Amino acid sequence: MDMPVYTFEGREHAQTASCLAAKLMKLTHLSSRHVELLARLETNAIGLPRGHVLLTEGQPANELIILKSGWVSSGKLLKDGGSSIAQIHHPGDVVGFENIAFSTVKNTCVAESDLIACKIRTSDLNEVFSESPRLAALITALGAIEHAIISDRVMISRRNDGEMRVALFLLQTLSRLRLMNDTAQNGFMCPLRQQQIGDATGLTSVHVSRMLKRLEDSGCIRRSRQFIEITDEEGLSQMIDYVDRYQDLNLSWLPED
Amino acid sequence: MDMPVYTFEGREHAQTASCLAAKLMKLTHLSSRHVELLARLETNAIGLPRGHVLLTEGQPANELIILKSGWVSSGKLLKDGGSSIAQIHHPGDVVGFENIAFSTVKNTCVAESDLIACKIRTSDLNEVFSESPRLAALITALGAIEHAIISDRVMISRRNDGEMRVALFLLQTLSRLRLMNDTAQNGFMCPLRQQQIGDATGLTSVHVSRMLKRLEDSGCIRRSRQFIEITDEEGLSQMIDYVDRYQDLNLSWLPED
DNA sequence: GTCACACTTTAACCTAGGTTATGGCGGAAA
DNA sequence: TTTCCGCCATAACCTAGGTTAAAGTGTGAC
Repeated sequence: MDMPVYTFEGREHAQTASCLAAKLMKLTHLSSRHVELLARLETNAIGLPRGHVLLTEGQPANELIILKSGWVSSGKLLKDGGSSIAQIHHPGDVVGFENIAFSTVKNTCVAESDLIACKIRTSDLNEVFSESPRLAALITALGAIEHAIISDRVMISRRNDGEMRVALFLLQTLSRLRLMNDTAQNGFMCPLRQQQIGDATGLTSVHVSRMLKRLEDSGCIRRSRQFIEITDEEGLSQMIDYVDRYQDLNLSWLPED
Repeated sequence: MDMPVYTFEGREHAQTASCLAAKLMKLTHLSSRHVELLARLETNAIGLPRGHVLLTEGQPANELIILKSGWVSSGKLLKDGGSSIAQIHHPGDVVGFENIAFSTVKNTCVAESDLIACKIRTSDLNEVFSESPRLAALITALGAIEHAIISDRVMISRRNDGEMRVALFLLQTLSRLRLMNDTAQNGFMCPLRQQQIGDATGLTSVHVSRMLKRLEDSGCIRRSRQFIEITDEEGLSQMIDYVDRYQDLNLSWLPED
């Protein structure tokens, strides 16, 4: 059977039956039984347009979304009309995973580009946990990676200035996209507006514009249309002491099954 | 066999054999087999003085620490000599849990008070995951709760001012302490200096001092020595739209075993 | 082509919070 | 009791980044 091929922003990539399995297999070895367990989760992929709201804060939390292509923001709408983004999701991510412990959705999740996704019910995870300690531990580890990434962001947003926050945003995005698309990339199509980058970094769109220009003038990045190329990754990384969390994994303790 | 009794800051509380089990049992039902599985993790409790470094960033990550009493900060030492705290741990927390996916420690963890803790090896978790899908899922859910809490903090640090950040810090701390100590409290002994509160909120100690005074002047809190009493929890909560994450849990999907 | 609209850039101005510094206070040690 | 030292309070000053607004730019519809 041929693998289906989806298109996103002009970039094509074949999908395995399970996009989540594909991601987890970048982290460690999985048996075909594992892959099959995960594949059961991903049926009924649907396409959704940019702007579509996948999860709304306060709604009953009984579903997760496995993102197959496109970008999703997860955050809050503020009373003043603005919004704040806690996290950006990329292909292979489980959108809404942070809700598994709760009865209502914690963050409103919005499609920031056209995308393809699969909805699953939280209770479907039950089966995965019951049947495979290895997958259970791996999913927990994935949560730990997310935790480390968000924790890096918390700390950079402190004593560091806007230029550094934007730099971290760019480097973290690059790391995450590389995980699933290992053709050596030094840039990416960014469907986000500067407003959204601001929501995700805690800056105004005006200041994001200033900072991107500064990074461009100093030769760290180059921009054309929506494509952002990181031209001095080394320099950017040193500026903020960046560590790619995906490059220092150790999952050797995971149980076999 | 009598339960051991530990003292912290003049407040005594009996511990079950496993402090982690005690915490998890606040969230959902556990069988005696579950409790026993967890209790195996917690042997050899040791006491450590304020200032002791439990985990150092960059070291090999092969151990976790179950905190039985006291407070621990988890964060980074900055080049300029300052530091930034990602998270404060309280009794029942698993310090260093975010490292389970990594080969080296991500955050330096420091005792912010005298404390009692148990060190365990990451690989000991292996057994828990293998033997109980329910505990595996529950530990994952615990990670999700932590994720939601840190994510709240990310977002409050954005468009919100210092007063609100300090308010969130106080309310989150109160919620966490209440979970393990359900005698109705409206305050707590805070072993942290204003410097540390600043490191944890992204403010300077000077500004923390200003904000605490402002909160006190407006009747939201009262202070005497290290004790902080939240006198207008309702008002504070409304100010920042605070939601106690521990009050909206739904773990009904957890597998039985 | 040209119109419209949504996004970005740039500039002028202002305020929250950082910086530095100095004085006060309270607990531990001698 | 006094001394010391770590912590807290308060004030004066300054800059990063927010706000507002107005002028570019690019793209898609007609």
